[in-house]
Amino acid sequence: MGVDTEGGGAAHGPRARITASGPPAVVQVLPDVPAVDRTFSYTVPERFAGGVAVGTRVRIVLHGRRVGGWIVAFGALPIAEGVTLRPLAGLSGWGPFPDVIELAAWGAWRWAGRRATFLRTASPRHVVRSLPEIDDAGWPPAERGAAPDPPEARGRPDDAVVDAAAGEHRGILRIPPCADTRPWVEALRRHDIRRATHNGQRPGQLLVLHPATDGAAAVAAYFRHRGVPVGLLPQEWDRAAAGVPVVVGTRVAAWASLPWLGRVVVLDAHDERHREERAPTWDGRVVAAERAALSGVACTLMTPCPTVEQLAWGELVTLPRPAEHQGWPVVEVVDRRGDDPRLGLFSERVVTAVRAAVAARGDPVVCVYNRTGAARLVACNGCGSLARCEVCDAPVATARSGQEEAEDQGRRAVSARARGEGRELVCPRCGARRPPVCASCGRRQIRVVQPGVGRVASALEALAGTPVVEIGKTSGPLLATDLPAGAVVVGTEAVLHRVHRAALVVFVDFDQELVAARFRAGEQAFARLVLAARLAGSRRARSRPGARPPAGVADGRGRVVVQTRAPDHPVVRAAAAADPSILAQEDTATRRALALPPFSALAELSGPGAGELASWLGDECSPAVEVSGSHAQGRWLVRGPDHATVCDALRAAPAPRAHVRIDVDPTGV
DNA sequence: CGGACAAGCTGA
DNA sequence: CAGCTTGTCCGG
Repeated sequence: MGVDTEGGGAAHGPRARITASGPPAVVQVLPDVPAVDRTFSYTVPERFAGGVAVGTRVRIVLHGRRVGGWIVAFGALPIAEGVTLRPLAGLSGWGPFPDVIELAAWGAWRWAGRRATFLRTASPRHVVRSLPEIDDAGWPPAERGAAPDPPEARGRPDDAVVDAAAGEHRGILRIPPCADTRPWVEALRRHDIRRATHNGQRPGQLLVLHPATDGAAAVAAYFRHRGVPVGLLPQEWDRAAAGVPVVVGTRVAAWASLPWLGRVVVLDAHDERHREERAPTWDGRVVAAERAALSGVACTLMTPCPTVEQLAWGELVTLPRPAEHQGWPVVEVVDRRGDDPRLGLFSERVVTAVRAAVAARGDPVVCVYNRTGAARLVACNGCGSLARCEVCDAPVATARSGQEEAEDQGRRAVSARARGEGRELVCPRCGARRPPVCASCGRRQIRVVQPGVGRVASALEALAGTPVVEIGKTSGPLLATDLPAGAVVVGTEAVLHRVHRAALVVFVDFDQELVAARFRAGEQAFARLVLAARLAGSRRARSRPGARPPAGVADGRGRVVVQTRAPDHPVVRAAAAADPSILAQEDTATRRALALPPFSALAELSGPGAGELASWLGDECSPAVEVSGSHAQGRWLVRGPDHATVCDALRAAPAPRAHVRIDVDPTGV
């Protein structure tokens, strides 16, 4: 076929183009209609001959209507008799490069979705008729020689650690929460440039993913200030496609079209915002790793707290222990097992700390309180320990019948029930049941601990002697600078995303974070501690009075206080010791024992057609996959030994009559 | 997805 | 049996 690559090297050309042997007479087009997940042949009119390539966005007439589409291949496929090919109706502009088209097909398999959904994400937001000019060094001529005036680098990366991380094909660089990651990304880029120059090659493009839009913009700004041409996705799709040396964006950037990819770096790789919530529930981290592997380049994850799945995927590179420890604030654990629950929400230690911080009239005090009202923690009346599951160590709840639920709805709960006496304990995670006996001291007096809802703000106001600002997900954007000195702020974990620095972060009831039945609850709780750590700043910054932290990094005068009845929980121990391995080891063991990811692969089915699909999988794919129907009403969980098995089974299944939502790698299980 | 066409329901 | 709704099929 008359296809060749133009520019670039043999392996990475800007895209397939047509050679002298002529344009294709027929092309395969995938319509931009997700429901129609198949290609159709179209002839190429003479006037379009120069503009067709694999990936080009086109207009076609399909079934009597004009729709968009992508050229996904050249040449004709056998077609049914009597069908005459229609010509392409129009050429719209540049679309995803051929390797991204293949990646979209892989994604459709991996997340049981449709190719068109991924190709939409991979396509430019607006029509791109031509790409900007870029010279051999990756510079748009207009920006060539733009005076780089890089701000002073802070927290200079450790060369040995950079080299170790850069050398891993699948690397996980564990970097403490208060470190500015951007100099580390730059150090990796410099490493790659040195190596390419040494080998007489052109350095590849660096693709950087950040979980949040503002974070991605900050990374782009960092490189721009250093005079490095950047493409910020999705707006600067064309610059990325033209070959600028650094391409930055949120998870959608994982689908960027890049002529010469050199390395992928995923920042805050633990952050669940890398995952798309709507089905198909694709994950930028997984796409990044896959395309790096396909291109034969390295993928580096950077995070303070690698997930169990990530640790199973790649090689962990850590800072020397003292350096990592220095990158955390002081995390103080307040053991509330000995406190009478009637004492209130705040321990004496927290009261003292809040009053001191307010009196200092500096950065705000942030109190995190999760109003997960449905959660019912159970603690021992004797020793105060939180009751945990003997099998999987999750905090357990008291068993309750449907009738009791109904009674509670009618507000006729009896005091004996509130005390939880004599009731069996049931694990919300693995379903194990046991009698209500304290595992620590053997006493039979078990009590339900459920702190007052909505009391936090007023209680806090009373003890701090100052007005308290309540922050929810709905109230407008808030910066630390908008708050008066010595302000006190209370809210759910959303508050951690909204305030940027704090003198003190208090987790009023950290057990609310730990109790969740989801198997990722520990990692999620730890991620919240990481956010809190960033507001407080590192202890290193604290130890150097007068030293200014880099922009966006708190000055390290803060501390994090965690109130808990489970001070021995691995999440709490890991944070207090600034050592994420403590949690990772425990979580890995639990996941292995329960055959949870990464020791299996899961998919959750819901929606009207879910039952039909679930029963087909149960009938036809057992025992390769196991389908549990009673997961919850209208929800089925599919489990297999690995993704290949689960995804193959989902692909083989006939499309159910009614709609099904397929949530591969569900987070709510 | 959404147009085409077939099969089913209603009312005079 | 026209006129309309509902369901199933299929696209080059």
